[in-house]
Amino acid sequence: MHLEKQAKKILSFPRSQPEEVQALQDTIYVIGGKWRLPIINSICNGNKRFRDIQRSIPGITTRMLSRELKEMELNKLITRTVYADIPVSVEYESTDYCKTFGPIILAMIDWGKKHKKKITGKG
Amino acid sequence: MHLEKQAKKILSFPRSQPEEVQALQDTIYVIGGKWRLPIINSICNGNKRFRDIQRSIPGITTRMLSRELKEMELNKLITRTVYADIPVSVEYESTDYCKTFGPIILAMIDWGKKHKKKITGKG
DNA sequence: ATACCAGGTATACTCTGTTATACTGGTTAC
DNA sequence: GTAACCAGTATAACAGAGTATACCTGGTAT
Repeated sequence: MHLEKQAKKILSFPRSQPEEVQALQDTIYVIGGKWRLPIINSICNGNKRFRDIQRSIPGITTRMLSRELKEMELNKLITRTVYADIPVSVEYESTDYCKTFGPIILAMIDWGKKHKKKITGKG
Repeated sequence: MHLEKQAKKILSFPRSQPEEVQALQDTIYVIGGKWRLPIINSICNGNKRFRDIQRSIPGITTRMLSRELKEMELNKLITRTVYADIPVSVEYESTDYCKTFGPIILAMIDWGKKHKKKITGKG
């Protein structure tokens, strides 16, 4: 299998079996939108509080964050815990499932860093 | 409480420096949308002709494909070559720049395959 | 008293990505 | 002559992601 892959490396990455296209489209669907991945990244990096998460993501509004968090909780990507402290505090935490996005996020951060000039210096 | 939180900073993937958030958001911006990545994947896998690319991506319309291809050509992600053959033929090819998306696409295909059940069997 | 923090909700609007459908112009096949 | 393939363009319309702005409850600080 791996040998086969190496051998067929005429192209820079693997052939597009319908199954792989489907997998790709599925993934795009679940991480769809502008905010999902930045939010996952933020929470996986230790931000637990609503305002902390918001502050860590430039440009996001409370409305969008609120909406995304709700849907992510429904989809078991995060947990939401309310602590009946003196002033009630709320904490969001990533589930193991959520952490499976790690490789994708890392690949994207890596790409973004490497291609900073091309983006900023566009005209 | 606060001390515990600080201590728990041994997390599953790296700390979210503002720089990394920015990189992530940049990447999301350039690959934004439903079709960009599937198209890149298709072309990088050897599809060159308009109809071949279209057939390889379930659900895409000629309009969307046409639009995306134009913008991708502008952004130097692909090249478009017209051959003055008997019936004129057009070939799209990926640039080296385009191929830098490989790791992201691969990570996403991988994720999609692994989480097929969760998506399809969702309720 | 008032101004600010946390954790949001409510309303309204915009924008554009996406869909649907039809059509063009040229070529080859039956 | 008509049907099908290539490589698209044209037009219209929609859905919902995203934005903007204001507001609410409750606590805390000065």
